[in-house]
Amino acid sequence: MATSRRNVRRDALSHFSMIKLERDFFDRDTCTVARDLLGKWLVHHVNDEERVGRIVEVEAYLGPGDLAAHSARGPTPRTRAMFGPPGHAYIYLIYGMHHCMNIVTEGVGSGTGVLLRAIEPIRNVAGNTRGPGLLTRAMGLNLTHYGHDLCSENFYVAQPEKPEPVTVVERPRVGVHYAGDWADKPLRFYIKDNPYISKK
DNA sequence: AGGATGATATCC
DNA sequence: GATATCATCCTC
Repeated sequence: MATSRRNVRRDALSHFSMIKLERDFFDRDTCTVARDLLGKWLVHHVNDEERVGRIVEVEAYLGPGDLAAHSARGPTPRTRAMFGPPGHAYIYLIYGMHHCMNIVTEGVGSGTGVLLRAIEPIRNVAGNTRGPGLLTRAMGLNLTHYGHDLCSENFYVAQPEKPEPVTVVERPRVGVHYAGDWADKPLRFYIKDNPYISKK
């Protein structure tokens, strides 16, 4: 995938060097994107503060046909973003209290995406980040970010200049017992032995 | 083990 | 319009 020189940033705001991911990173097979997101940095600028979290746990949702996916029964007002172009945020409110963030993958109409379940604090991230609702709270994300393009200036995913090697663990997804055969498929991925995983 | 808390999907 | 459900988190 293309990583152009203009996307290498070393400015005053981020004293870490990183390479911003471009849209073609997300326009690939969803499980591949999910795995490749492990170890990447989620970056969100809140006022003059740059919040950075290292993605350590994700889940893949494979679109209509995946009975655990919100997109299982086609587009609705809520899931509209999942059927849009890759590299955008699908964020929803759950249990009336918590927000969960997905990154849309593959082409327009796929209904696929990757749920971010846990991050490791890197910079300006306070509080518990071990869980999808806690992650969004710590990163300052909510429904105002619904459909936000991650190929943007203030909200994006980047590869650190010197990424640590990761070993990927596969497990069934969390909280999708209702999804029949799809509940058992190993579509949850996390970094082995990372202390910020949401649960065993 | 159970409560919080509100949008959404799916029924009538 | 009513209601069951929810890709969760916290406290007991």
